Amino acid sequence: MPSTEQHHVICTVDVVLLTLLDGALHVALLPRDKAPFAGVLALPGGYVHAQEDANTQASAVRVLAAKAGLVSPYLEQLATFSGPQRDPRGWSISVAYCALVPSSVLQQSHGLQLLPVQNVPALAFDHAAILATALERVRSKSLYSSLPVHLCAQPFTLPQLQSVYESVLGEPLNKVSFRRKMDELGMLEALPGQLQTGGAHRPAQLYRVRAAFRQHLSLSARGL
Amino acid sequence: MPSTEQHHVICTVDVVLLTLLDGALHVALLPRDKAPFAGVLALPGGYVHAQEDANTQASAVRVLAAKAGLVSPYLEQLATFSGPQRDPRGWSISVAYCALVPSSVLQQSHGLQLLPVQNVPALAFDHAAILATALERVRSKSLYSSLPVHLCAQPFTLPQLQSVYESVLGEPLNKVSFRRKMDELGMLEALPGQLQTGGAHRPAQLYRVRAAFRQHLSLSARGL
DNA sequence: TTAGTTAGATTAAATTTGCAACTAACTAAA
DNA sequence: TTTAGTTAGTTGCAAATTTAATCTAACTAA
Repeated sequence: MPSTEQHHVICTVDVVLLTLLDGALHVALLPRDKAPFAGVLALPGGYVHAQEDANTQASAVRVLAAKAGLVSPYLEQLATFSGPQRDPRGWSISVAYCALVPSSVLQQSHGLQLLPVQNVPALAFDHAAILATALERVRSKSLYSSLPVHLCAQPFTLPQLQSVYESVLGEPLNKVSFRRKMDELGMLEALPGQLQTGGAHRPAQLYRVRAAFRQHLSLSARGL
Repeated sequence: MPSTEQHHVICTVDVVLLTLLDGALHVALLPRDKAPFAGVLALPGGYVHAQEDANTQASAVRVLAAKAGLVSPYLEQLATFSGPQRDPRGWSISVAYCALVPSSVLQQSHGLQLLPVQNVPALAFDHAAILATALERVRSKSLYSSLPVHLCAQPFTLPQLQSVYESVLGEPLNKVSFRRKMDELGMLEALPGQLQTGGAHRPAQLYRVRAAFRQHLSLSARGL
């Protein structure tokens, strides 16, 4: 138990930055600019800076700003990955975070590559496993929570939001049930008089997420 | 981004070891034997040993064996806590794990103190926050998964298992619904001819968890 | 033998869900 | 100006699911 057995542990954060593009989940990746894995695609990530970061969440916020040029409204801790093999530089820990953003906040100016999650090439480190964990978590949470609203640019219509849920879950949802559930979640606020016009059909009511629900999720007791 | 900003980060694991005693959740705590927080109750925890541990899960297994003298059949990563303040020795990371065991596997020989989670005194470090996170997670998962079976010594009867669920959730459950859900989870196996006798009433069928469900959880689509 | 107790199954009522059909409100083309 | 086409949003009802109440089974203790 003496602290002499501690030895050096490399501490990093990695962020799985997800967005919806053309009805499919995409993950933001960056080619690494130096060894190890120079040139290989990786999740945006970096060292924990003990001097400046208040915690690893702050590290993730800093990394997102520096490498993706954005502040994600939704950023959730995912899980921690560790071991002697995942980083060739030595025994390492990576605290992984998951960020969901509407595609509108992603400027492509940072060299980010947005790839559909179905078709991602080999990644650096154990980032393929981190991505798989994030996708499982996002899909699982989408079954019974308001999580997918964070993929939707506000304001949005209910048909738009339903389409986002359907893209994440990969299956069609019942319109009446979906509207009932969104109502029960009590998370949305109709914008009086604001309708989405332009289509060759009846205009749709526009909604936004109530302030109280911007940070934390709303859960449904019975799913969907 | 140079690695010179990494500096030293203290890497530890802490385990929230929970069991059910007299129908109430109890957490296993140990008085710390040295500074910081010498004499103060804390979760069983310790440094990550980069030389010997395959990952932080292995660190948690090692810590549980050394400090509680047990191997927990169920051990799940909870979340990672970090920052400059939580440990007075410096900027630290603790990967927290949650272990659920039937009270039968806890020998009191290791100086462990089992305290009801409702009535826990001040703890060392940020262990109160870690415990709160564990309780929230356990209760939340118990709403729609088989998690509480790990608190039940095998074999057990359905009324015993229902009572465990009710203790964790803090509310009574419908008998028919509970049995239907347990059936749907497909996780239990009746032991042919083995009944729990002795009470002044009809004997109850004994069950055990199927081998395939010992490690991972079984989830119910609609809760309970 | 009888009363008391809990296990487990059966039945029926209440609630929730999903489908289909309906009306509403727009655009575009005739 | 009218008509056809399209999607938004609601309504009604049937099907499925969940909960409550009741009933039978099987034991112990008096």
